[in-house]
Amino acid sequence: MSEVRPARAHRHATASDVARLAGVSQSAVSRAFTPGASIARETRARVEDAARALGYRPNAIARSLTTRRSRIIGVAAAYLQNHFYPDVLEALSKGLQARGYHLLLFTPDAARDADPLLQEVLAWQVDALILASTTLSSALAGQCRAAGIPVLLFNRTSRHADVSSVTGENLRGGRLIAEFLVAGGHQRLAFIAGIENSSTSRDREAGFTGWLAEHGHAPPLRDVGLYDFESASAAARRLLSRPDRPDAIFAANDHMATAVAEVARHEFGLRIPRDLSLVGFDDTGPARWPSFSLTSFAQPLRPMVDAAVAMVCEMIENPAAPTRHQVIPGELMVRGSARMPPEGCVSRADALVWRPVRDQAA
Amino acid sequence: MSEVRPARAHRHATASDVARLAGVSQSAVSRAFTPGASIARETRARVEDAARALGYRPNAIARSLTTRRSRIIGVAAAYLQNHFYPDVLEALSKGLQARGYHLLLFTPDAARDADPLLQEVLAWQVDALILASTTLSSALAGQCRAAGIPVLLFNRTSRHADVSSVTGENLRGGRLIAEFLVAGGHQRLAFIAGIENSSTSRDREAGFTGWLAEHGHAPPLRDVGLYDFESASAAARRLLSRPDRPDAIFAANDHMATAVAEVARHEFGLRIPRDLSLVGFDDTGPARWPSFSLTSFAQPLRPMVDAAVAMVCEMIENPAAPTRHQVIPGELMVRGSARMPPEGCVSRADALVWRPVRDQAA
DNA sequence: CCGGTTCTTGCATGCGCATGCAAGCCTATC
DNA sequence: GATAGGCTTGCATGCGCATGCAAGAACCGG
Repeated sequence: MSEVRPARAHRHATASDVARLAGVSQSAVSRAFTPGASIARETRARVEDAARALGYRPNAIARSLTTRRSRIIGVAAAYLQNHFYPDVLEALSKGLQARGYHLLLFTPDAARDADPLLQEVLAWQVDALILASTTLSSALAGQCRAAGIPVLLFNRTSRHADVSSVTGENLRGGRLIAEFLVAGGHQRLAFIAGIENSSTSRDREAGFTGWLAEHGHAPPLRDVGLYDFESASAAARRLLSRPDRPDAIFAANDHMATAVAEVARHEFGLRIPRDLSLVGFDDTGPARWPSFSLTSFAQPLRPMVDAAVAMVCEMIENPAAPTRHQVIPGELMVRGSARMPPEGCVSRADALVWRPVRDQAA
Repeated sequence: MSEVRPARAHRHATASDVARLAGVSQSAVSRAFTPGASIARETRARVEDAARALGYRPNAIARSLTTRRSRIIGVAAAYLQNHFYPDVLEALSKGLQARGYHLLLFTPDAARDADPLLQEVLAWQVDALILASTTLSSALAGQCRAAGIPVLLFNRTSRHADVSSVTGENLRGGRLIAEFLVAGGHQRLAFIAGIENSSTSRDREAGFTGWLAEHGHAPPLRDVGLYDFESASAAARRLLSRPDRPDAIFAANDHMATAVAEVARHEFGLRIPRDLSLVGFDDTGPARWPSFSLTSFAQPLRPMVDAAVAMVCEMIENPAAPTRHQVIPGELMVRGSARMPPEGCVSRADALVWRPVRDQAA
């Protein structure tokens, strides 16, 4: 009477199984599945037949162990409520999938420290790490460097360590928005920051306030929205309740800008842009819908992601390469949420963009 | 003269390195990092010191090779433009991270077949597969079953193979919306479908038209929005251009419903709900914002994700368990986008829900 | 027909870790 | 003080695959 074995231990066929069936060595099987390996056409065919018969598929884990390349890239993405990041994630995933990489996703808590999570990811011998919405502690950056793991910051930079990055034109965008709003005749500007220690928010603010200061304008009002819808709504409420209510708000991203629009319209009965001009940053998602029609400095998704994919692949090829900070140029997309300056609007493709008059020649 | 080695091959410390430094065997190191293993307190401390000194971290790939458990779960998610899915992804990720699993993300092209991608994921010996917005070909379902890999469909069911699933109350939701709209006195109903062969859209439509038919009402108009913003906009344009323009539209999800709202308001100058009632499905994202204030049948994210996490873990523990189809109850969240019936609204927590009058007693 | 190439192939080994097994040690018990 | 039992530990092995090496096969030109 034969013992009953649970069917669950249905072991996957291995290269040796295939080799036995095909009457070749295990090495031959390995070579049959390694592009560019030296193997006779006929042998490969025999192996492929046997593999098909057994439903064999090379075990990626075992392969990674010997090749020391996992073809896995760790990706951290938080703030998925902000439409920008799902779009980034999808584009990144597709771009890297096309190059044979897979993404190990992890979602750090905005509040908590991302380090422990990142540690786990490092245990996976990832070929690289992309941080799409988290800053890297300098400790971790050091570990990655020591371990030779390329790290790319997406839409962030780090002042702690010199880590490569891809960003939009945060500084220039901030400056341009200041100039745009002033040119539109606004008197009382306000800025709603994202998370204080994020380089993105800092740079956008620095550009904004920097331009204003350089041109003799009063510093803008300021509140903090933490990149979060509810917090940004609260910030908007505070700003709009002031006796010296601002006539223009620049929110550090579109996600917060839509929150401001909702509060301004539905809680304060303001009309946009008649009573309040609103400018965002990212040019993505609902902000483009007619209901919001948000004027926003674009971070062009495709070029940014393409650059990120290229950089990551390059860093994997050549880990010794120096760090690079790539800045992807964007433009101020003019829509209906902010009063338009008398001049400077240029139509471009199917959109309207704004440039300072002095640059029109270009 | 010693040969110069490129520093890049900075090999990670291995368990043997740690063992040597700590003066123990490699097994001891392994046990020190295996919870529950038999190891003396003092030995563990020595190992931990040595590990710290060398920056050692167990290699997850090697570990998976021997344990035959990768603690990786493959997740397919497409349609990330639909706010529901990023939210799902984030919640799933957090829930599974908390249980020690990591997500290998892949984003099938909506258009193309997901099979080749899924094949790659299988090569990773994933412990399970969650399909959040893709249907599984029956071929692949068979392969997974043969390989003993649990599969869970999230917000989908499959008619081909019996694969476990977690869904909302698509059928009941569709019925309830029909009843709600009829109770609200609407005369010409319309339905905008998602992707035709998605169970989600089919079930919602079946509930909707089923209730109407059972109660002697004319079948609704119908168009297809493919779960896509642009396509849904086009569908809305076609429906709203008809001489017998519908006075109520049920869009198969909120993402499409917002598209309808945009078109109705900004292209047709209609007011919602005075000229047109609009109902969606999901109760998520921008649909909740005041600008849309969408009446929508809720798919409660948290319970759905919790159920999915629990089911996946259970399936991993016990692969022989029978397939289950878990349906998470939801409610019709009443907001401002649809004319309200004279009775049936019940306030519940901080929201308004609708139930047929006959159920009020419950 | 032979030496030399170019291709293929199998052998052996190792990637880094987990684990069954048996040996060693320590404590408790009588 | 002897024995049984429980804890720890190291040894040896294997997970599934890739790859350097050398042997063998096929082929070429002279």
